[in-house]
Amino acid sequence: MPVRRRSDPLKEALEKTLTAAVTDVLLDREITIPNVTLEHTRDPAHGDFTTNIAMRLAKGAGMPPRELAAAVIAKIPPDPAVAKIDIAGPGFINVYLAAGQSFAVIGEILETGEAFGRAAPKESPRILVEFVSANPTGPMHVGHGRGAAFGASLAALLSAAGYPVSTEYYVNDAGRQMEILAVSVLIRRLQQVKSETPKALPLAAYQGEYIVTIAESLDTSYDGVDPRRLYEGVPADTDDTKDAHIDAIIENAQSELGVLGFSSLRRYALDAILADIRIDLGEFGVRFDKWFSEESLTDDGSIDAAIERVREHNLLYEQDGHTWFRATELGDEKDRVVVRSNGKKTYFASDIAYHHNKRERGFDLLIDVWGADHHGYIPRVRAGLQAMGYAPASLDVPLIQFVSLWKDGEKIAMTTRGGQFVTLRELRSQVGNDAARFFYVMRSNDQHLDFDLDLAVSKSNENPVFYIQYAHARIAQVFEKLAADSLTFYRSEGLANLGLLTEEKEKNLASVLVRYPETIARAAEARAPHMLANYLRDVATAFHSLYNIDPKTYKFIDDDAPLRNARLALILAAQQVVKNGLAILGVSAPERM
RNA sequence: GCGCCCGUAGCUCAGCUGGAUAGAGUACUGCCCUCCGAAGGCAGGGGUCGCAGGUUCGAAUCCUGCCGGGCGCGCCA
Repeated sequence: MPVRRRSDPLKEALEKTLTAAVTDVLLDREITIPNVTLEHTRDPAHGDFTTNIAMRLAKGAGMPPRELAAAVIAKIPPDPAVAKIDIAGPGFINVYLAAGQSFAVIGEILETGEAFGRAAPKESPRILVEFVSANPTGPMHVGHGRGAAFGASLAALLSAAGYPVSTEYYVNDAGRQMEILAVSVLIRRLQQVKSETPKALPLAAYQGEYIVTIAESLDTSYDGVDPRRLYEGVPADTDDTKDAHIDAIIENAQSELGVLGFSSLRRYALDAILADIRIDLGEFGVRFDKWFSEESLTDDGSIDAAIERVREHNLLYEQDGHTWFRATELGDEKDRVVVRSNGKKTYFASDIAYHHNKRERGFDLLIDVWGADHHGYIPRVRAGLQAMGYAPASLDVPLIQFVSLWKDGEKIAMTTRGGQFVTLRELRSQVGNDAARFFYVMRSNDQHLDFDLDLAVSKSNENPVFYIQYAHARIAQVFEKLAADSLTFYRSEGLANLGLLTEEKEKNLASVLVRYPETIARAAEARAPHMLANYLRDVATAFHSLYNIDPKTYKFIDDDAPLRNARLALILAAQQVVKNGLAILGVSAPERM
């Protein structure tokens, strides 16, 4: 069991000291004094830690910020770990640590290893991240890929931040789309075995090649269907009547195959597509704790139970034969139908039941990762949760904006029309899993993503995945060279001599590494894996820059053993951080490239 | 019409929830291999942070109103 990272004891001690000093200065003022929190500076010229407390309290204290800061600093007892504390700019209090102190993080990284950056486990909130949840009517495409990469990275990030987290894929295996899928497969099958079958597929049917493949794998039990019976009394297939057209075919298919026969065909097609999705996502490094069937909600009475629960809260009414949910009472723009006059429940009814079910399973915070085109759906689902007595804040919905693929400086047209779209599988085979995972999350989720295929496969610093992985590999190569020179790295000697690290670029690298735990925490809170991606680039930059100091004056494998081990400790720590961060993003950390 | 997201360097984007001189990559210009990998590094030029008001010690960040772009507004799933 790896040692868990303890919080930074030096920083905490300094915060306590500062809080005491501020309290001391402002004792007679009638203002509440918050606990002082220190931040790592962005610019090393501003020292190691900084706080804006003097500016925030200046007004209440009736003192100019710089004067207040000076009074606070005067109250701080000397500390051997602190070189100096001064006032800068409009009133920042900057803390400069004593030489060597900023390298203390190296020992911690090497001791905790893979656990470095991981927060102590929290009990709550228990989080369920639901993502992808693409309709099982065809293969995953590049848009789904972004949701998959984002959701998987977010779940890993939340877990690293200490939260108990589960992942789930909601399988929309109920409703008319499954019936359309079934007849699409049936028609393809009949085309394969019966020449009199019409060659044109219904407009509303699924058109992709994968349907043909599934049809080919079908056993012969559906081959007895007479194509003429299938199309008997069916309205013409035009843009206006395509829905009626396919509905009539579905009805005919059901009477030809019987309820059970049709149902097993439907099941077969669904399973084939789901299996494909699982394999695809599995290869992409995306795994789910649970695949939740929408249909199961109908089967086990969950939908009726959820509707009853809403009814008990007096939020249902009947009108025009439909049963409506009073969503407007809870902030939605219009009321929503949950049960149609024909007795069928809407998709929304399933969703209310599903989210109720999630809460019943003990999850306190539900994170649904959705495509941005579904944003209008958020208020009603949230209203649904409220209607069942849950806080609206228990649902958090990060929206994933669209992806455009670029090649040779041009945007690749993507359309689902006619089943022609770029699949996730094609993308992965072109650029590899690592580049795909990284590129998908390197931009903020609410930013449209331009995915540059040429860049993703290029092996240069233009390519951020490559650049980061290369830093990891380069460090591995240093240690291979060390072994080739018949030398050994002695960690304890390295850690004992961190004071020998005097290069500006060494200090710079350490100051980036020390920010890793807070980067994890912040990125998790902001639901923003891209913050981690950007951070890792910073680590790589700091390392590559150090690496490129003129070897005449600077080498990792120095002849002087204490110095050599100190430097090796530093870069080994950097390698560990890169590895830990990449693992969260689902990207490999190769030893050589 | 209403709602959500976006608008920052020529291009693609960060900007840590209100802080210090707005940063990366790319492109452009010029440098650095007798070397642990130059698949890298260093330096330079390049900005009315869409526009106009407001809030305050302080605004790219918060509020209001405009202007652009994307998406969505079913008894579909």
